[in-house]
Amino acid sequence: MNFNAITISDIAKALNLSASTVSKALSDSYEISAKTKKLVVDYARENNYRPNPIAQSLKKGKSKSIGIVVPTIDNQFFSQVINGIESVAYEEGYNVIITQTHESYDVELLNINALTHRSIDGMLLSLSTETFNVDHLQKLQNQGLPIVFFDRVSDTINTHKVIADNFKGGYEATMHLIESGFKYIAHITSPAHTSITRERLAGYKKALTDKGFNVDDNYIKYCSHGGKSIAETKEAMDELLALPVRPDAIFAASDRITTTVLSLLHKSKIKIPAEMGLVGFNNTNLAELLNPALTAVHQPAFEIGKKATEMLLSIIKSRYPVTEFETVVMPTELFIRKSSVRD
Amino acid sequence: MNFNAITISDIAKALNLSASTVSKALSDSYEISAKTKKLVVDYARENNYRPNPIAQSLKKGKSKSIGIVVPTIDNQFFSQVINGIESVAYEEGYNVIITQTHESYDVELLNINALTHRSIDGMLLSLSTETFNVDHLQKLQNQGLPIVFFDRVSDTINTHKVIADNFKGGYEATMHLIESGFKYIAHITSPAHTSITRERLAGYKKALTDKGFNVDDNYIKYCSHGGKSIAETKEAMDELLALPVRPDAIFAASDRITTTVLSLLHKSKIKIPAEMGLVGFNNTNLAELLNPALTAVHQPAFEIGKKATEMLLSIIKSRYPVTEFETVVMPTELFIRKSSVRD
DNA sequence: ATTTCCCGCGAAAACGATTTCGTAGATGGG
DNA sequence: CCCATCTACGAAATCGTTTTCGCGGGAAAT
Repeated sequence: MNFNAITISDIAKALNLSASTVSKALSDSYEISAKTKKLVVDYARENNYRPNPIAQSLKKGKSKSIGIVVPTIDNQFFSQVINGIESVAYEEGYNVIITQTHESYDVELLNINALTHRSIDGMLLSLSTETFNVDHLQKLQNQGLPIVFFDRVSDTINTHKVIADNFKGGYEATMHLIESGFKYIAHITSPAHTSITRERLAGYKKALTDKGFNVDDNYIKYCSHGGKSIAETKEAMDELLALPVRPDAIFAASDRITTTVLSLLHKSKIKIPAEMGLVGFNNTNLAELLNPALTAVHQPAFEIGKKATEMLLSIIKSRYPVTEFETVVMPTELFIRKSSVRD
Repeated sequence: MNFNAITISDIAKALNLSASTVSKALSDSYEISAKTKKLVVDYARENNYRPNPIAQSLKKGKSKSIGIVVPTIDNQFFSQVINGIESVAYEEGYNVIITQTHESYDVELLNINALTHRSIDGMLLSLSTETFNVDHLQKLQNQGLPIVFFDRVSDTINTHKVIADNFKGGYEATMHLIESGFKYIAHITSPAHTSITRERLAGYKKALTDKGFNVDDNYIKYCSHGGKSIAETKEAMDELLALPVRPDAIFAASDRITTTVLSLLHKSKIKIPAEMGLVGFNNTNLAELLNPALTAVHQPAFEIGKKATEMLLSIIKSRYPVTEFETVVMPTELFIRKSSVRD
């Protein structure tokens, strides 16, 4: 608990004042004389007084903590997002409670439930791939819990959202593959219902049609858990490789899918980019060092976390109910490296 | 704050009981009759009652949260450790507050201070590379704050500690390089005063002497911030490459140093392992996919986090002061890949 | 029939801070 | 000189829970 524990009433006793006077003096109330204020403030400083945050929370009905719900933190994208979240939250005196869904709807429910019962002032979340239904979140929002989505957002809930420019990312990645001379470009992605999938897929399709290519659904594969298991990615790959006309490039739509695809290609001894071009949505800082160096759409993960937190705090601190919401789209950046460029 | 807010006195009013009776009924006190208990418990369940954790904290003097201090979370080793910490903490109803020092002693002080004032029940930490003095931590421990160290531990503070078998890791890594035919094996590591550096260095030296090699201090380079900046690693590399007899292999002592070294070797067009063998302490799951595949000493990061948390909770939950402390050493594993094996 | 005992429950204090309201004493105006 | 008005502070309630203590009433003991 609070070590260095000196309380308001300790100060009151020491100075022969009442607790209320001390409290008011510390909050610079107009009711207290300058002399008394100085007395109290000086004593408090000398004795390293810090208000007990738990007592304050109880009284004020604010916990000064925000809940985070992400699929997993052991992933460069999300750990960078969390880094951004923390940078803002800590600065503002909030602490964060991080929970992981591991892409499970049930776990997501449990976590959200646990968070609300742990007295949070607001929630930041990125939906799990299994989540279709967001009624529970809608209910929480209706009850007044500030919520901000990032990355995998909900369409139906009206609140602030922060996402990368997934459409543009998908478009540029695909366009780049086409311009590098690849003809049969496959796409491996997360479940069709998630926001990031739809947007990246739309970018992929637009690039193809813009260049006069057909969109062939056989070249689009979905991993129902966003590549959480290697098996689902392997199945997608196997199907692609068994196609009558084998793809000569793959656009992988997420961190984990990308690295798993790379790994599977290694295992199959398929040469990259000679036999198969590869572009991924990926935030690893090791992209340059991979074999081959990986062409990747990079998301401004830190900034996404930062922005989402700023928006959440703005709702939390707002005196009147917030009804005007905004969706911030942050630019992605395509880093072109060897995996997509034939010599 | 707590949404679904129904309180004990709401229940009391609804059932025509007193708050104390309800509280006791819910905690299954012997003072309450079975009939009343059932009445209360049923009503509570039906109305989805959850005790307000903040009120409980205030009353019980326990916050049910633990503080974490790590250099950074944007690092596979630490994010895996945190994953392990969370897996235990969440299970036991604790939430964790994560802070990052970014290898700065001053920030570490600030974070520790903030954490103690935020009412934590215990602290898990891995020291920053800048930290020589741990008086502040000793003071906190003396005041009764349970502390458990992991990874970078303090020698002077007597408490539970969880570390990887750094000596063995260093020994095996070096031994492997020797047995692969490398003759001039350099070591790039963190500052000499940190526990991990000393232990890994000792393993390195022991392997050399066991095989009849001389230990040459010119081949040992320290990065004063553990490789946080590329510059310090580059400086170490440059010095090594300028040596009269250039090393033909490098044993890098940490996650970040390892990947930076790999990157620098790429930039210098030095062939691995032909011109330079490389082994790192590294927890990335991409090791296999790097160019070349990276030989690495892998630490059981998740288990380290798990074990450290279990130990911390055992102190927190102990009724009497704990005076017998233990240092748990977890096995490392050497994964041999291309970067250290000449064809 | 009286005393003793225990069961089952309620009243109240406590955790530490905030906030509303009341009031003693100083000040000012008429 | 008296009443109104401030000024500066204290008492007490409050947030939601836990815990100590006390007590009414019924059962058992004498």
